[in-house]
Amino acid sequence: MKGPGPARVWRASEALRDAGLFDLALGWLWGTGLQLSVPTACRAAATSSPYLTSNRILSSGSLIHSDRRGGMQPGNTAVTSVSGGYRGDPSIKMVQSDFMQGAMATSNGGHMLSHAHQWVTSLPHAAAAAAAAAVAAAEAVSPWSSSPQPQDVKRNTGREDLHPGSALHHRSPHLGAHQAHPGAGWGGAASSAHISISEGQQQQQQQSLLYSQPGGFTVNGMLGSQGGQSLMHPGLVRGESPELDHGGHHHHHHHHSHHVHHHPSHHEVSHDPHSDEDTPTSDDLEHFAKQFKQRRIKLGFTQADVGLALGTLYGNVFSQTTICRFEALQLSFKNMCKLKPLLNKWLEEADSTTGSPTSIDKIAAQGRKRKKRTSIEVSVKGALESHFLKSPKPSAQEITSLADTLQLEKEVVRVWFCNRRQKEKRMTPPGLPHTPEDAYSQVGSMSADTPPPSLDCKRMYSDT
DNA sequence: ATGCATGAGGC
DNA sequence: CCTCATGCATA
Repeated sequence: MKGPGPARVWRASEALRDAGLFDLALGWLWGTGLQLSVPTACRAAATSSPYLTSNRILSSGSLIHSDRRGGMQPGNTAVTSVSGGYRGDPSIKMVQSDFMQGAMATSNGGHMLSHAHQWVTSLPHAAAAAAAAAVAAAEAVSPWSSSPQPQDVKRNTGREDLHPGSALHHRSPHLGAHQAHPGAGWGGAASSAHISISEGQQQQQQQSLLYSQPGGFTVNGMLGSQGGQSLMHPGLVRGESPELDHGGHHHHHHHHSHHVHHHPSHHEVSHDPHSDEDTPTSDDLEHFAKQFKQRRIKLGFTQADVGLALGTLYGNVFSQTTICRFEALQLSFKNMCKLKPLLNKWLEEADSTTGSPTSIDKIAAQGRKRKKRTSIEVSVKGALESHFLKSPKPSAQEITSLADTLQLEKEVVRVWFCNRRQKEKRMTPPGLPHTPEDAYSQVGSMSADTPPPSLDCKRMYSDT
């Protein structure tokens, strides 16, 4: 709900999770319901099967296993098993996780995983065939910073719009193309805690997203077994609240529903929030995401199914990861805006088609060797985290030295920082009440208070 | 659900 | 080398 305003302030501050404890806790979630509810299970299986199967088969020939590892040195902090040479990076050292310094070894050091070293090869993909059209998406403005100052937002004016070729019925979603300002952004990115360093640049670029032609796909491919459409349409609801103002006050609020209209200065177009047009506010997105998830579950689809279906509908396939992140609002504001129309469309299709069989066709095959995921020790993560707080953007040199200290590849360290920054940028709402127990304890301390840390994260129930 | 990774697009 | 969008692999 969008109560009085202040309620949400998402900030990034979750060093804790990184710390490691958090992860473990999660297991619970996915472990439980992971995607299979009875009805769902079948479908899910079907979906994935082909993929794997083919993958395996094809790969047999081209598989490259490289097990030649350079050598492992005792005492490494990360476990990586890869083989040599991926891409341009020469510096690969693969470490085994034999044992570590011993410091923390006691606690968890014992186990370590075994590493399977090898890169995966897959097949050449052809997928996405259609996806040909590339459209430059809009530009980005920095959403989060919705704060106090209107940073210069460069507004784009001339972006091209992409309209997917209307897949079937209605029209195209535009991303929120002409959106006005990021003002609506999620919380201030600035997180709190860490220093203020100079960070000043945030550049953003536009990425291109392409939605392309859908030409002739038929409508979706999933069957909805039970139609459970008890929810309202995603579009109906919304309320918007201008959102966070932390202390500040930014001028601009968009939406107005009645009353006068806005100046040209901000060209905000507000029609229906729900429709695919116009730029949604973060509240819209939050709400939509929830609705989406509920319906998706009700219909019995997994996140992966949805991702595939989007491919069928629009020619853009997405992974389970992306759908998951969307639902959890872990994507950037811009990215959320981009995906919303697609997901919205899927929802419409899904429930309208309730019951239609047809299944997906998915051909995906992507092949690329991927370096095996490096597993960074908890303690090392802690060290990285610590450095991150000091300087989120270490210089190459710092990275090198840090890498050396931690005995990690430089590239790994670099990437870690990139990912860390990304995470900081938009993370999922931070203060979730982790302990449900205390969730309700807010009494009116202040007059109109609002539960501070409230915010999503309540997905209990069966579901992925 | 998320950690680490890849890549495109920019400076 | 960064940011951003994404995803494989994993916990």
